[in-house]
Parts: sequence; C-alpha cells; structure tokens
Amino acid sequence: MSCPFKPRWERRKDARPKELLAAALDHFVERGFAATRLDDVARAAGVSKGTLYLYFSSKEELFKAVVRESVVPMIGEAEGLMGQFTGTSEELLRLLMTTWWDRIGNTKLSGLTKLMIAEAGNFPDLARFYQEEVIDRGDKLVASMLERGMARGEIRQLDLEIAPRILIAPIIMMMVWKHSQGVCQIDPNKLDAYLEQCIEMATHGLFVKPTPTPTA
Amino acid sequence: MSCPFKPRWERRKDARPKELLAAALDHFVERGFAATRLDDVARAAGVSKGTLYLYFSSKEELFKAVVRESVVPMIGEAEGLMGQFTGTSEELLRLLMTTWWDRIGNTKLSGLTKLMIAEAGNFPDLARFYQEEVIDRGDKLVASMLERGMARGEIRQLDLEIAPRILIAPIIMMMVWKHSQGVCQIDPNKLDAYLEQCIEMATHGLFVKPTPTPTA
DNA sequence: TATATTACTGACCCAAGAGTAAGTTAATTG
DNA sequence: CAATTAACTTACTCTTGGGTCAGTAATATA
Repeated sequence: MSCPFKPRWERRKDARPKELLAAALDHFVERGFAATRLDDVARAAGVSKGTLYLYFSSKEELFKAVVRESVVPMIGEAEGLMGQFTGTSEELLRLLMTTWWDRIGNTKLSGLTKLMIAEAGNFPDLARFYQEEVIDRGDKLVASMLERGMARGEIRQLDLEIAPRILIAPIIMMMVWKHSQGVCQIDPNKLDAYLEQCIEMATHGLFVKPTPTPTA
Repeated sequence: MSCPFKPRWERRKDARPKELLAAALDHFVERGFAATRLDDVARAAGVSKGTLYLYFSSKEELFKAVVRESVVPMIGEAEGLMGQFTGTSEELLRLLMTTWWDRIGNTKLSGLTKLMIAEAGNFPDLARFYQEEVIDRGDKLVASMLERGMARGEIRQLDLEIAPRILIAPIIMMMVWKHSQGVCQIDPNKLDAYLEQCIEMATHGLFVKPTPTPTA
C-alpha cells in the first residue's frame, strides 16, 4: 500500500493553517457550525484532529479565523470602492449589489452568512464577533450609500435604520435559499434575473423619480 | 413539601398532547430544533420524557405535529381570504401582508419559519415535510395574487418564479432577525414602520403606475 | 376492598463529538 | 550518527441528549 521510502506524514508547520482554514470553510458552509465535525475538517486537510488543535485552540476560534480570512477583507474592499466613487446613486447601488453578489453571494462565502443566521442564537460568542466585524460595518456601508443619495437629491428621504435592511433582505434571502438544500429552491439559471429584479425593484422603490413615466 | 393527599401525578390522557405541543412550540421557537431537549419539553409540560414518547414517536414527529397544529391551518385561512376577495391588487397585497404579519410574523410562530431556514439542511425529512405543507402552498398563494393583478392590468408583467420570492424576502428576514438574539436587531418599535415600508416599496416596485404622485 | 388496567416514571443504554495528552516519528543539529 | 526538538498521531475521557423499558402508582371496575 504505502511506499516504503515515503514517510507516513510530513512536517509542514506553515502550510497547515491555510489548509485547515480552507477545509474548515468547506465544511462549515456545507453543514453549519454545530454539525461540522473537527475530525472531518482535519482529515480533509490531510491531518489528524490533534494537529488541528495545535493551530486553533477551539472550534469557535477556528470559525473566527475562517471569517477573518474570507469575508472581513471584502468589507474593507467595498468601503474603499465606495469612498472613491463619483457617479450617480443608481450606478452606485448597482455596483455595490453586483459586487456583493459576485464576491460573496455567488461563492461559497454565502454559506457563512447563512450559517450565522442559522446558529447565532446557539453561539452568542460567535454572534457578537460577527455582529461587530461584519454586520455593523456592512450596515454602515449601505446606510452611507443611501445618505449620499439623499444628500444629492437622488433618493427620497428614508429612515436609515429601516431602509438598509429592506434593501438587503432579498439578497440575503437569496444566499440563504441557495444553502437550504431542497427547500425553497430557486432555479440556478434564474439567479441573475433575480438579482436584476432586486436592483430594479429597489430602484423603483427608493428613487425620487422611480420611472420617467409620462403621467397620463 | 408535597401535600400528602394529592397524588404525585394524575392521568390526563387527552390533555397531554395539547400541553406537550404547547411546550414544544415554545422550546423549538426559543432554541431551535437540534438544541431543544425533549427532557425540557416534557418537564415544561409537567410530565416525564417517557410520557412524551407515549404520544409522539420521535422528535421529528413532535415537530411535525407542532407545525400541523399551528402554521398549516393559517395557510388555509389565507387561501380562503384570497378566494373571496374583490378589491384592488394594492388592497389585496396589503391585506395579505398585514394578515401574515399579524398571525405569524408578529407571534411566536415566526420562530418556526426561522427554525426551518436554519436547520432544514441538517434534517432533510423535516425539510421535505415543510416544503410540501407550507412553502409550496404559500408560494402558490403569492403567485396567484400576482397573476390576478397582472390579469387585471394592475401589476406589470413579472416572472412568477422570481417575483414572489423577492416580495416576501423582507418579511421573512424580519422574522429571522426577530429570532436572532442580539444579531442584526431591529428596534421593536420600528417593526410597524418596517412593514409599512415593505408594502410601500413593493407597491412602487410592482405596480404599473408606481406612484400616484403623493406630492405633499 | 380486591383486582385489573394503563398512564406515567426514571434509570438506563448508546452514539456522537469536543477536547486532551501520552506516545511516535520526522526533521534538525552538533 | 547519535541526541534533541517539535510536528503529528492515536487512543482516551467526558458530556450531552435521543430513545427504551421494566417497574410503579393512579384509576376503573367488580
């Protein structure tokens, strides 16, 4: 079976964390936090469970590391994107939504969003972490986009505690449905159409002149 | 401690199921499916775990019974409501959304919606059950409301696989957020305003004449 | 009051999985 | 080529909770 001159395992101190994080991401996305077995994660990374604990002190710390490696940087990226944007609010809205979808919604990262929604209640520590590092910043981002539009007279006056939530709800639900095997499925071919509809409805719903309709 | 003439327990064969279902609903809503301990449910119903198993053959069957007792009848009610409605689509949309919110969203039943979203992936059997008994019928309901509006020329032509989902997403997310302790909280005082905004945005987004221009 | 019935209890079994630590083996160093 | 270091494994402990079943006590019946 095993080649007599190849060692049973190698020491690869610096490659392990990355590989473990990648495996962990896959498993968390696939099965959720509680249902993910660290034994499986370790095996998927070509290593034993004991080794995992050499690099991450607990399941929760492993999860936090995954989030810090994957989603958190993207928030920063989006913040930068918005900071230097100069076009209209409609263009900005479209840019943010499509970028979000490309980078998160349409990738396995959407699974982390769904995971947090599903399990925040059972893991208050993770909930607090995620709220601070992801949600608060994301909310601020959307709110400031709306504020910008309101200041420019493009978007009608809105409650900034409510409007961002309504705006992002269809996108979040799309991510959730994508990861609810069998339940509430959307035809994968229609995801782009769905996103387009979201943007269009938001446009109609938010903007001062929803459509240049010649009033009858 | 215990009164010497009161028996340690009573035989109440017909009252038990109701009491167990009530306790189960509370616990499922509060902690989710997997994290709910049947020991606790039984104790909350004033009975031992063994007794619970006299009335329900497994945790999953208990859950199904809860759903059948609580949400399923409401779908029927809504179907009836729509069947005999004669007003405009805008009124119907408002009626369905507010009724949904009053009967489910704003009650503990919203917790079951959140539970299914959270745990469907880990319990395929429950997922199938819920899909058939609740989601399919609910989807059809919304779709036929839109169809009616399109036929009457009040609602613009929409993809009936996509539009219902976008329409209900903000309501579902509101239910989800309500049950995600600490994460993504909405000020409870603003829930009514949130619902109103949802209806308004849907109105702007769906209807042929987005605004009858309420220029204040 | 005696007997039969059955609703109900509670101690038990068992599987699963997070976390641990003693021991093993690859690499490194003198 | 020892001797040492440390990356890695394996087998273990411990807790949790679904499900079971032999026994117990409340009620119905005679």
